[in-house]
Amino acid sequence: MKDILEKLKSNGYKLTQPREKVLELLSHNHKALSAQDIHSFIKDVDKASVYRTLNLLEELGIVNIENFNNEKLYCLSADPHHHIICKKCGFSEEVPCTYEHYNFSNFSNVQHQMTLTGVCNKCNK
Amino acid sequence: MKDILEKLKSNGYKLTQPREKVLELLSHNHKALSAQDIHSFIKDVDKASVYRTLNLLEELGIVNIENFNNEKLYCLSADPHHHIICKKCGFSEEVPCTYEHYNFSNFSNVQHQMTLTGVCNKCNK
DNA sequence: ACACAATTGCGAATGGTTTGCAATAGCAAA
DNA sequence: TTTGCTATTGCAAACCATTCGCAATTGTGT
Repeated sequence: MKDILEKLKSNGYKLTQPREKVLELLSHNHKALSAQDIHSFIKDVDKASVYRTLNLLEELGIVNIENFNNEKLYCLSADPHHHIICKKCGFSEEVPCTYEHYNFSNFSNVQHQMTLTGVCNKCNK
Repeated sequence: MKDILEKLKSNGYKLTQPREKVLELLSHNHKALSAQDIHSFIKDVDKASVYRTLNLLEELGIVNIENFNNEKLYCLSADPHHHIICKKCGFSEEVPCTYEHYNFSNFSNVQHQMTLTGVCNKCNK
């Protein structure tokens, strides 16, 4: 957390309340959240600011994005992992990243992003 | 192609011109296309119909979706594969799916979807 | 405490996707 | 082949997430 704030500062960005609140929320939350989720948790931060903050955090590599149903979900980028989300109830769980590097002869700077969905045991009954 | 049309029919759906045109385009095209790409290729099919068709094809498992920059890209689901897309010029290439099954103890019916991006050699100069 | 630039909040604009509905087209049965 | 029923289409309007422009505010270094 402190190191993240430092990272912002060292890149010339200010430590503002909206940024701290978004980071605070993400660090206390174990599942990936959409911009709207985040805004609904901290309503005193304007949604435009939430979006701007998330875009900035992504550029700096502080958050990772996962796509679920064409919705961007954000989470702090700690250990590389993915989330598996239950299609019925939305329950989610972290899954370690088992991605293995393929030999991308024609590409460099390869980044990947994965969406995993399923039906959780609870919903399966 | 014929088998796809059969699949539509056997599920009680009609073989309409919009559906045939969308399938025709997808089968002649080697990269994943967005709904808008598709509509721009076949302008005589209304965009609402393109979206409806794609949603139906997805439900039936006839097309796969890949997310790129929060844009849904569609391609026929043949051999499982992903696309890697150059962030600078949009060039794309197929990559075989090397996804390995993880033991999802709490989930069933797991599906995955991956987005790969990079910079192609051409753009790297 | 001051001053300047970065950042915010607000509201309006944007752009992709969906929806409601009347007109049309596909399909099965006669 | 013609008829009739229903699914499907095209169109326009609605929706909803995200972005933008700009004046007001906040953070930071001096």
